[in-house]
Amino acid sequence: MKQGHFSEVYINHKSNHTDRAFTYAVTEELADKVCVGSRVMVPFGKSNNLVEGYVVALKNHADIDLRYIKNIHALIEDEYTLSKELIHLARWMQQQYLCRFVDAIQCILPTGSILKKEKVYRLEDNLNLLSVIEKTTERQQAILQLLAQYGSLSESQLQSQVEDALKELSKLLKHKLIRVEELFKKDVNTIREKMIQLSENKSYEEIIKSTPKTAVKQKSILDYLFQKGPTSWTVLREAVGGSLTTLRGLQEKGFIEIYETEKRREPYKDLKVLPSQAYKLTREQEHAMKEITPYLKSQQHQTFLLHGITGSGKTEIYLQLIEALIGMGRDAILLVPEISLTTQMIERFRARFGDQIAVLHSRLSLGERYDEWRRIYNGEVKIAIGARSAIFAPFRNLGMIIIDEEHEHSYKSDYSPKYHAVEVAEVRCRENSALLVLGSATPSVESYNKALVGEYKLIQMINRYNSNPLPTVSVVDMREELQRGNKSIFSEALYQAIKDNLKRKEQTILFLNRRGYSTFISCRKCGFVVKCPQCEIALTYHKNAHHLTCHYCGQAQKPPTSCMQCGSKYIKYFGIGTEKVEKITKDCFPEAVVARLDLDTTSRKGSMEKILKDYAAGKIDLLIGTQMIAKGLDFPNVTLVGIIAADTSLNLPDFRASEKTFQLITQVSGRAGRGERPGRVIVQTYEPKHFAIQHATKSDYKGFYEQEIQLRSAFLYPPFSRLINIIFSGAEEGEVIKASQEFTAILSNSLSLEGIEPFKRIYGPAPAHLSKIKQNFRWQLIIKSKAVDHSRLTGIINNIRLENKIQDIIRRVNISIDINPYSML
DNA sequence: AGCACGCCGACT
DNA sequence: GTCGGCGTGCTC
Ligand SMILES: [Zn+2]
Ligand SMILES: [Zn+2]
Repeated sequence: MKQGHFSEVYINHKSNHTDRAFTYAVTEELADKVCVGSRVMVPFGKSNNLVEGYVVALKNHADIDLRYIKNIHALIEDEYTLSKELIHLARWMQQQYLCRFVDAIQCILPTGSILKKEKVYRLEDNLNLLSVIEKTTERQQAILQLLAQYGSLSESQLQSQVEDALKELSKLLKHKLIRVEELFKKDVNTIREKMIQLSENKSYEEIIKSTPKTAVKQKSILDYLFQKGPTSWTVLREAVGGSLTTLRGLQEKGFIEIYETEKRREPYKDLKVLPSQAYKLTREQEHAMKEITPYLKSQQHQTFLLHGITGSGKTEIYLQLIEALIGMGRDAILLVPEISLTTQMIERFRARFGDQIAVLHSRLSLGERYDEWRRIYNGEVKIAIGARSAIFAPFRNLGMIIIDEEHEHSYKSDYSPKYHAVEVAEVRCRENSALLVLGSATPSVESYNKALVGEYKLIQMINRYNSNPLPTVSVVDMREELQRGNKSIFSEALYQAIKDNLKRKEQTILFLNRRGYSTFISCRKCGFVVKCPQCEIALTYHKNAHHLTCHYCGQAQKPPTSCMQCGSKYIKYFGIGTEKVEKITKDCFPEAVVARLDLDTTSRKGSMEKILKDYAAGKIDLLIGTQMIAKGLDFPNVTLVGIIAADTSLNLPDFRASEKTFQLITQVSGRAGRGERPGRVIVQTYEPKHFAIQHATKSDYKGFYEQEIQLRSAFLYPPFSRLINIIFSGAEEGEVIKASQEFTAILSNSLSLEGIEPFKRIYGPAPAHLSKIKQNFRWQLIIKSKAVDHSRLTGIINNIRLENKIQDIIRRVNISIDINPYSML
């Protein structure tokens, strides 16, 4: 094989067939510019159309015949080169999560920065519209008319105006009536801003002297610029007025200079904070710092599990660790589990670190995300704060990743690639010799296990930093309440506690993890349950909207007045959601001001902030909410938390059900007694003896862990096995079933060939827990394997997925593979 | 993904 | 005969 410069390039095509590296030659003039991570334009396919590609390796020989090798056409220079580290990360994701390389790249690059092809059409030169009118159809004439009118139009613009535009366009092209041009565009762009400053060649006095006394506007502009220095046109116009003509006049006289700069969009610009200093640490906090800082200095990779109860002061540790880190010239990423929690984190970090912080999460606009990404890339900031996607922040000198509330399921991506931020963090930290700090009051069983076996370093903090006592927790057995004839949603104890709390003018939080009014409605006579026509799930009744709503597809319909099956008029509403809790609470405690915080009351922008603000100001006595109120809320006057039903998630057929329940109770309990006065928590349940509930009420994580790990061990669930969850979905149930069965058959066969023990370790295929969503039937296959077999197993699954044999069967069936799923549902 | 090639049925 | 439908296969 001949020597020379060659590169391995992945093409930006979302197809399994092109998910591999292609060899391209690097020409002399590009040789010293192209590197691993370069974004390039390459010719691809028979047409040699240009496509964006990513260089993943460079080498000086080619493995295939030179005849087949094309040159890299160009380097995308105005864009950003990915670091070698991020390229490696993408390849790791491709292997680990069985996704395409470009899917991983799409996680890593800011959305909208990948070049898209756009076809722009215009009339062929010297075309006489009248002369062709006889040879063309009505639709074709419409296209020609539009092109004549606008000069040029993009394919998408034409498609929206003319039916079957694609077909007609290709005919017009063939007859040489129009021509086409291909452009490459990003969805997102930089904002340019006009800046004005006084000329540097002339003194201010000189300028003023030669300005006529009557030119008041000119004088005030010059005066403003003299005082404030370079100013953007937007600000200047706002401040002193004037027109562009005035400005041009001044420019021509050589008094001012006009130039353009790039303007960065600034999310959270209005969040103003007062600077703060490092707090004095408690002994526990100091101990934690002492454990971690040596590793900071020696620059070796290590993961820490910071297990500290709510209010033990984990955030202050994050702050001081990062302070030490950026003192050494390295950068940090801090993840929070929910976008809504970024605001308070940013406040605390800005107070300490000023503008060295960038924010990354999916609720920023495309432009904001792009600009924040580039501030990180260009080294303008040292810290990135955000939700899951911030894990890909393109720092070049990453020294630490902190993941707060490490156990939260939101760190697992819902869509492909279904990556877990903690897993990605592990890989990034290892490659960067960086520290990974996982913080949690209720660690995931897997993480705690890793800490116990020494893979992570465990750091415990068991006291609150302000040494306020933990809230007292009591459990109420709702079966006993029922026996005593209390059918209300409030147990005697909770009712009394709310009453007392209202009297004392202290605030209360009521928690129920279910929104809506009634969970389902059903016929008394025949038992018929009203289900969503598109999904295999009962509809929830929302009283306010007077609708039955599907929480999976959003479909809403009027509640029926008679049974749809037998016509009976006796329809009963079952189950309680937050809306109903609100109604009952208002009825029971008419003197109280009650508010509700769930998806339904916070759909409008700013409504959540308003409710929380009113609650903080004491305008609300009683706040009812779902998951949303479980995290991050810090209101000192809340002294009572009532958990309406602690067992909603306890009996789901899932290995993580107990863990979730324990975490939720602990988290919600943590909202009580954060101020001076002691807090109280009342947990209502039908299973008061369940160990998750028992240990949660005693704030005994260790006790919970020890019992749970026994179960995980006995039933071979993580951390004692690795799970893979494969969902087959499609509109035709028969095809879905066939695909899942075929897949399973091939898999079992391969497993025995490979000598991987499938004994009792393949579950299904069977209908998924949600067997139909949005008209799509869902079947599921769960594979449990030994950790040592895991990578071989994913390899086998990947082969089956790509095999031609299965392609024929699954043409219309979607296969979604979840490696290390958070749950089995 | 995006394109060319090739094989069929309906049309000048 | 030929135009144009889509199923099939390949891309350094
Ligand atoms: Zn009925
Ligand atoms: Zn539905």
